[in-house]
This record gives sequence, structure tokens and C-alpha cells, in this order.
Amino acid sequence: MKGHDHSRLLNEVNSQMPKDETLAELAELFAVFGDTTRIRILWALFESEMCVCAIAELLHVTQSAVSHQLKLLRHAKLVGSRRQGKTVFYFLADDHVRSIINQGMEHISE
Amino acid sequence: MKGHDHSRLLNEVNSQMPKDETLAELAELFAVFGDTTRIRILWALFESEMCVCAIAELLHVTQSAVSHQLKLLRHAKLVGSRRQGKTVFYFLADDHVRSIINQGMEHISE
DNA sequence: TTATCATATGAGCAAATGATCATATGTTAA
DNA sequence: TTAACATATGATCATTTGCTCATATGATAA
Repeated sequence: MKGHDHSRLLNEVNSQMPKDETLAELAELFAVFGDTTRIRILWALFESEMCVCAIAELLHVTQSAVSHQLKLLRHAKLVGSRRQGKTVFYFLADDHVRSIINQGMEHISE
Repeated sequence: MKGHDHSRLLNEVNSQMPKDETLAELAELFAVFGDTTRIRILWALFESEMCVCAIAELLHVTQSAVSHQLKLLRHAKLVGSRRQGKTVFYFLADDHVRSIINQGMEHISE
């Protein structure tokens, strides 16, 4: 046998681990938070809903870039949108977004 | 002038935004959570501290891969380590890790 | 209808990322 | 000291990611 024995610990820990599929989903969710542009978009929406071009102006990035990132945020169900004439307004989907970001802020401010 | 006017909203939102540097730090933190291998490592450490080779065995990944990822987790201050003889034990650094992961789990289980 | 504004999206590219392999470092026992 | 084990790390490579450009779609007004 190679290395020392961990079988007892491994069994114990293994029995408490969620399915790999779940953990992959979780990682995917956090990956969405893991980009400066997207974090800045989310933070902007803390304050109020905004249309795409306002977000682009605010962050000094292309409309295209914002639109691409909003697509990701939508798929992760972190933001919702409503159309009003030509413009589309985006808003935070729910309060998990705030909670998660707040926890993150607490961690880095130490 | 191009597009419609947002100056009032932009000023309002802008005044509430943290520094770009802070937001970048935040994104970097979440990026660490944004990988399946690292999430699985963190989850394993929920249960108890573990040495590198035990983690590698548990997750069926190379010792090298685990070691590289642990380095990232250490730099993000998500895990700590202690040496005991030849083996190094890793453990969760604090409870923010649990809170953040739990919030994430809540979001995806809906 | 056409023109214009607002947003979405596909293609292409440069940069970042995660795994592997080989090797280095650190620790203990013989 | 040497041998064996445990961990760390540098180099390399394939994949992923985020941006830009060009263009498509959607909506309104003239």
C-alpha cells in the first residue's frame, strides 16, 4: 500500500459530501461572482434597477461587454429584466445576491 | 450627446460604489470559490482538518493539483495549515467560508 | 416604409486558468 | 549519512474566459 492509511476519515468525510453535480453547480455560481465587471454590475444594481446603457456608462465598458455579462448573470438567476419600450432594465433577482456579497465583503475587510 | 440621459442616476449609484480596488478584491475572493476542485476541498474540510494526501485520495486528483489549489486557498485566507512531522494538515480558516458556501447552496436549491 | 436608438449575439483573439510531469524541499527513521 | 515519505513548486500545455468588432434583432417615431 502507498502512503499512510486514511480509510476511516475518507469514509466519514465522503458520506457528508454532496453530489459532485451539486458541487459543480455551486462552483459555477461562485464563478459568476468571480469577475470584476460582473461584481461591479451587481453592486450597481444594489442601488436601483438600471438599463444596459446606463450600466455601460457607469462602468466605462462597452455596451456589448455589459450585454454579454448580463446574459451570464441572467442564466445564473442573479438578475432579472423587464422591457420598457426600447430599453431593458435589469435588477437583482433576490436577496441571496446581497447576502453572498456581504459575506464576501466581511471576509476581505479583516 | 449620445443616448438618453442618466447623469442623475449615475451620480447617485456612483456615490454608493466601493472603490474599484475593493471590488476587484471581492471578485478575486469569489473566483477562488469558483472552481469545482477548490469547492470540494473546502467542503471536505467542513468535516475535519485533513492532510494533503488524504484530500488527494478523497477527491481522486493528483497530490500536485491539490497542493497548487491549497496554495490559492491559503493566499485567500480561506484555509490555514499546521505541520506535524512530514505531513501538513489543512483546515478552514474561519466561519465566513461556511456562511458563503451555505448562502450559495441556498441559492441553487430553489 | 425608413431612420434611429437600445440591446443581443456570433466570431475571433489575447490573456488567464487548471491539470500534469518532473523535480525540489522538508522531515523522519535506519 | 542514505532512503523513503509528504509536500511544494516551476514549466508546459490545452481549455476557458472576457473583450472587441461587426452585425442582427427589437422597438419607436417620423
